Amino acid sequence: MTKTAEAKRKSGPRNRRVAGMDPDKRRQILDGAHAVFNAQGFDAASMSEIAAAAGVSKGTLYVYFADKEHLFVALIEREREAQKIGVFETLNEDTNLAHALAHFGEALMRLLAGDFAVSAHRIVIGVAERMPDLGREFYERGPQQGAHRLADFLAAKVEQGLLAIDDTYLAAVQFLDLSQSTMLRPRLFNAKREPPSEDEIRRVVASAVEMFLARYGT
Amino acid sequence: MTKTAEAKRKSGPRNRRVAGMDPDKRRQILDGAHAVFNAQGFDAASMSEIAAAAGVSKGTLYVYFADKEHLFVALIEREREAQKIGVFETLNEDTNLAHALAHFGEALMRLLAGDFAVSAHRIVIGVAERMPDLGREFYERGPQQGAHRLADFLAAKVEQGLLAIDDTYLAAVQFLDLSQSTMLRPRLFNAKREPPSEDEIRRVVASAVEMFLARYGT
Amino acid sequence: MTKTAEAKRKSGPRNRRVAGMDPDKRRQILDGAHAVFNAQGFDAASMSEIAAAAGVSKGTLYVYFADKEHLFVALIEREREAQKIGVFETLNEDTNLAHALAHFGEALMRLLAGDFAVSAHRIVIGVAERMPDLGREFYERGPQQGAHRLADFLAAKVEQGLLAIDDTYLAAVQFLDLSQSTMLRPRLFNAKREPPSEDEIRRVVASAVEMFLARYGT
Amino acid sequence: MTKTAEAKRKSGPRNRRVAGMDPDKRRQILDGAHAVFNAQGFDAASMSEIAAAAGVSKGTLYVYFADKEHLFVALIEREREAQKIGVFETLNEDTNLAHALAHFGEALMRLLAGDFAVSAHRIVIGVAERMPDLGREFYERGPQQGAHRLADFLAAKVEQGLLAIDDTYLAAVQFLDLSQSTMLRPRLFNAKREPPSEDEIRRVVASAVEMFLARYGT
DNA sequence: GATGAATGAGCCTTCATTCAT
DNA sequence: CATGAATGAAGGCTCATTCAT
Repeated sequence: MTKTAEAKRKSGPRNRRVAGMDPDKRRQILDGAHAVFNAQGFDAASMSEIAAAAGVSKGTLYVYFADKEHLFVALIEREREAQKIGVFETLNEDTNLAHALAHFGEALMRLLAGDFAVSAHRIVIGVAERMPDLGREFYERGPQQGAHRLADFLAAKVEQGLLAIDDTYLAAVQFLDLSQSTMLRPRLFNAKREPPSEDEIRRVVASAVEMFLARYGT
Repeated sequence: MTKTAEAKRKSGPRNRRVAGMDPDKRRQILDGAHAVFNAQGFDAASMSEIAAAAGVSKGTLYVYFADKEHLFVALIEREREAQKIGVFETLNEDTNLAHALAHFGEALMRLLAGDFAVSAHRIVIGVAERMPDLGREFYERGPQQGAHRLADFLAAKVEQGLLAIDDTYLAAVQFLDLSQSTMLRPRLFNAKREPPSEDEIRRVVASAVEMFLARYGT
Repeated sequence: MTKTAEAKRKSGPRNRRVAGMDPDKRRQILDGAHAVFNAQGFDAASMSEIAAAAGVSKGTLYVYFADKEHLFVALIEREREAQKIGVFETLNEDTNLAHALAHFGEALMRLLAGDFAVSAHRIVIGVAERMPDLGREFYERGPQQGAHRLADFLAAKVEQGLLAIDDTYLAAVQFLDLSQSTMLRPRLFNAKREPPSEDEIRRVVASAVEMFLARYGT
Repeated sequence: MTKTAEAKRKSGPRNRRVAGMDPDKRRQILDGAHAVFNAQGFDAASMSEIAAAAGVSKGTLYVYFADKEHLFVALIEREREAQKIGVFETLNEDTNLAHALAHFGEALMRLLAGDFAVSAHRIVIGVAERMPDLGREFYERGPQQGAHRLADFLAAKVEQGLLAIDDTYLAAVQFLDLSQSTMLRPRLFNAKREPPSEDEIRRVVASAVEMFLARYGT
């Protein structure tokens, strides 16, 4: 167990080598893995359960994925891809800056406070100590990249004279943090079992926009 | 099935070993548990490792704690107690509101971004799915209570006419979230291995205070 | 491994837990369990020993049986089935009542005083306190049912005018108890290591028949 | 641990050697052991439970008894002594042979079908395989000796011309077996939780006497 | 002598992984 | 290729026994 996740992953494209890899079956396995990992966490999830949930044999799991960790990493990667779709588009759907930020913040919160994303975050955070590469990659390609994209948007608005921001990356993260205030943390700790209501999302994001513009608006 | 376990349980007081508990040994065990749990997470940590790290026998673990989960919960409780000490006092150390908020935010960040707190958060979040009570209690007695205490402080300032806030709890959480922007999340995902520098903390908290007062100051 | 695909398919969907159970391996495990349980008793028998005695891995035990208790119960059930075969048939093999009783009593004693049955009795009695259901079921399906079958036989003879019995169940048990006098008890306590000789069985059962007919004969 | 129970017992009067052995405390320990062993059986009983039940520390147990097995053997010996008291006296209390046998059989059954004796039998039978000496000694000093004493009584009656018996030992065991028919076996297997009623005892023993005299009476 | 905290061997059970079919 | 029976290495936990106080 001295090999890190990274080293293993780099050792070869193991799950691309075999000719007969059926993409449908791969998806099927990941679906089962998604259900079991989210419900149980990484350690408590058993390969047997995943095989059963996926409707394949345990042996087949190992045809498509080298081991439990590789299966998990592949799943996390798929989830990340699935989530980033379409949220940032809302930024440019509205010419009014306040409205654009509000719509974006609301869409993002709907996503991040949902069961799906919360489970994924919990799991990745939970294993981040033992699988630092997974944690880092998840963070960089997820939250960090999102912040950068928002920062780019803000920079454009600065350029247009609509905002006065010194550090656009910090400002982006500030907006993101404000947009989830009181909503995400209790979800992460499982202190709130239900996603926030639409009303709550609107209220919190509205307050975030107001605060953001009070500070950075021109 | 009337199994042995039942008969055994019937026989004796399981969590009433209060008699000869040596506080030093208890602390010693918790120290070992702290090291192993933080390094491995809840599931990956083994009682054998913990026993070795604590310098006691495996059996002794079970003299002091009923099982792995109780040991873990006791550890988390100790960490929480250890952390809440002295942070909120900084709020009243300065008559100048901006300075007070800044000092408080900085002290809090020094704590929350430290290895200690980050590990604790990671691990609790990681098991929150399977141990919802632990997650909820940790959240309520930790982050939520902290927010309430800050909200009370803000309410007092509102009363003094120094701030204009409608929802003081939301405002408190907003300030807390702003104070950690860009610093806590990468730590949680293990994307940043070192705690933020004093300079970074000062810079981010200063920006948080500025934003907060831009919105709620009178 | 001698098992063929055909052999596997023959086994049928007979088991509630796992589909593909190899009857040969199941028998193999039960044989190992028989040896170890009989030699050590329920508690002192370890699953490791049983696995070794059966020539399978410890894990395999749990593929075939949910836990130690289930394995033990399955073993006891098999022993019971194995024993009840063919003893009662001797009752109707002889038209002469005295001969029929004698042959039956001798056949039964050969069985009950054998190592096999004695071990089974010892172990069931030993766990009867903690596993009352097992003890009761063993008694009801074994000794009690045997007594009922003999009672039915006696009732038929009463009807034929060959016997005069008020309580046929009591009479049946009396005959069974007389047939084992001096032979079974020392075996149960392990005071006699060898099964009784054929001569001894004949002598004791003859005395039992004589006594029985002296009381109930017409 | 290669020494057998016998070897250990013979190795020396270990629990008589120490000057300060308090007989009261010894009795106290045996009382606790009685309660726990009878309720749980030999293996499931723990020394901690016994210590708690006896109101002494675990260490004290080992001052009075070398180990768990010695404690158990000492307990069984005490129980045996306690039980044999006064039952055989009933044999000579009545000049009428039928009455004498009936009173004796009833007194014996009251004893043997009681919770106390049934538990003791169960335990000894249960460990007889692993502790053959204990089983043998218990049998020889208990049931077998009882049979011999009854056989002596019967021999006297034969001499008086009141009975015609060839093998008095066999006859004695036959009477003992008849006296417990239908009553003892279900108790041993824990299929009957309550001791038999006085009526049942009288009825079964009466039938035993009748049968016995029908065969051996003159 | 009495205590009970500490020990460590050993138990039952689980599960990721392999391999013959 | 898919299968799933089989494996074996831990893991959590218990308990008879010891020993410093």
